[in-house]
Amino acid sequence: MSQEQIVTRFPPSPTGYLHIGSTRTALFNWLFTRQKHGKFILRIEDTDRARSTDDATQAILKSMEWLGLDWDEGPYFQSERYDIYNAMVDLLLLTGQAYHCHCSPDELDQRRKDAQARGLKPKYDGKCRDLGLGPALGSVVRLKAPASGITQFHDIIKGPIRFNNEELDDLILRRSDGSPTYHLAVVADDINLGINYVIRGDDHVNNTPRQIQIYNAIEATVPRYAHVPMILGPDRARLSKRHGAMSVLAYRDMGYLPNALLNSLARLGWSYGDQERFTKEELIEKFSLENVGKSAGVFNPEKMLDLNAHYIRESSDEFLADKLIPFLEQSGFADLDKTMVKKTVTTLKARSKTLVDMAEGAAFYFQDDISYEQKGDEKFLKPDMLDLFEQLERRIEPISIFNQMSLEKMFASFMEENQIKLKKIAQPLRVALTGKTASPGIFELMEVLGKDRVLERIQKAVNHIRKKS
RNA sequence: GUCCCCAUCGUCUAGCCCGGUCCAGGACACAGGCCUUUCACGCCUGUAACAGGGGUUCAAAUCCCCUUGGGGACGCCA
Repeated sequence: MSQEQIVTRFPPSPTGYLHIGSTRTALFNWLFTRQKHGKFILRIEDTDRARSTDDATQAILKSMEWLGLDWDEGPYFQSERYDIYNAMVDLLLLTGQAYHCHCSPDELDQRRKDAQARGLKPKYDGKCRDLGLGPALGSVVRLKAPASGITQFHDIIKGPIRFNNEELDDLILRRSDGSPTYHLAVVADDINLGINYVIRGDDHVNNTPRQIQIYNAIEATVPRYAHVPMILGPDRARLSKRHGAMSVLAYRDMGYLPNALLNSLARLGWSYGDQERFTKEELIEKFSLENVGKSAGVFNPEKMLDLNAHYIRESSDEFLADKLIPFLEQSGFADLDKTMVKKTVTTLKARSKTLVDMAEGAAFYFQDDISYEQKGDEKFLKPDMLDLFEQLERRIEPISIFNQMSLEKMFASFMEENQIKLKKIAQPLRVALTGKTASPGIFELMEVLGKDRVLERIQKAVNHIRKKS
């Protein structure tokens, strides 16, 4: 049997960066489409020329690319498709489904305020609806919407939703400057591109009946709708810039892995039993609009951080080294040897929640001259360590195979001879080698650092202690 | 204000459609413990929720109604 191919779209407007909310909408569209082997279209809604920027467009494309949300068609730019919109408005005008309205913005504003003051819905009162006016300077084109009856649809996520047509008014289709409005452009494009599933944010529920009225006016097939719940800030208010770093690219810069973001976003509003972690392939396989919840949710950054830490631990050293290098370079380290970076990754994986963490944790490996944390310096680099450090130098000197195993062996006899526990020497040595009191295991770190640097740093600590006392 | 949508631990959620197996399960966070050369990882344990009120029923987190609370929309923005 031949089934209609599913066609979806993601239509961001380039008036700002791609944030968590729109990204999740894009993700849901993408997952749904990939699962159904459909076609996913990217469309840039830039009809608001004043607020749209090329930078924003680039940031959106870059974000999608970083997340691996690829599209099959587009990007289409609405600013380049005015012919399509004009044709539809003209058709509507021709068939008497639309009319010219001469009311000025000031008048409308005033009447809206009056209506609201009287406790009425601030909608257009239909003044020009039956006047049979022609086009004029400053006039707009409005849809002649049904004055009574109901407009309803079955939302895949929310179920049946209905509106009384009395609640809706004659929305503007074409502005006085000739440009199409959002509603008209969306419907014209969705029809033109063959979109049959519209998956978008909850905030569009109220727009849906208006758009359905346009579909009805030109007798086009209405798509299936799925309205996904909004994402709220911690204060339960709509997500906005004031809630912190919302740009997807900002998360990239904070050292998050794309999968952590994707997984985290997928689980906000959607669930699959008790499962928390999903690979991209699993998401495609298991995602379903039916399992998307109905209520708005608060984005939980801590959970995403945990997920990120998890993905870091699970990733290969090779993969992480590639990802880490740019962060190290940003910290000022140049000419990095990837083999060396990979070794440091091995020791840092379990203790890094982000790539930024990891770069910070790795710094001591690459610095030519480390500095001591004050606390560690005071507590551990004391005169009573001088003898032990010097003994260590003498014992390290002759080691030819400088690795964890040989070091552990050497330390065992060293501790026995001096009648001390590892504890006694480990922390001071850690400060001497890394400058810090927290670091990877002492033996693994020594191996990665290499014999020369270890000796050099112990000597530096010895000199430092002498100078202090 | 009017209309639309929603309501389980602090947060994300399972369970709700098809009432009993739920004195409500998982995850993050938090607290305690174990492991341990530090920090982590890992493992174990704990704190913590069916918004309120009415119905229906032998039985309601699950069905119905109301209230309250939250969100959204009401633009020549998208």
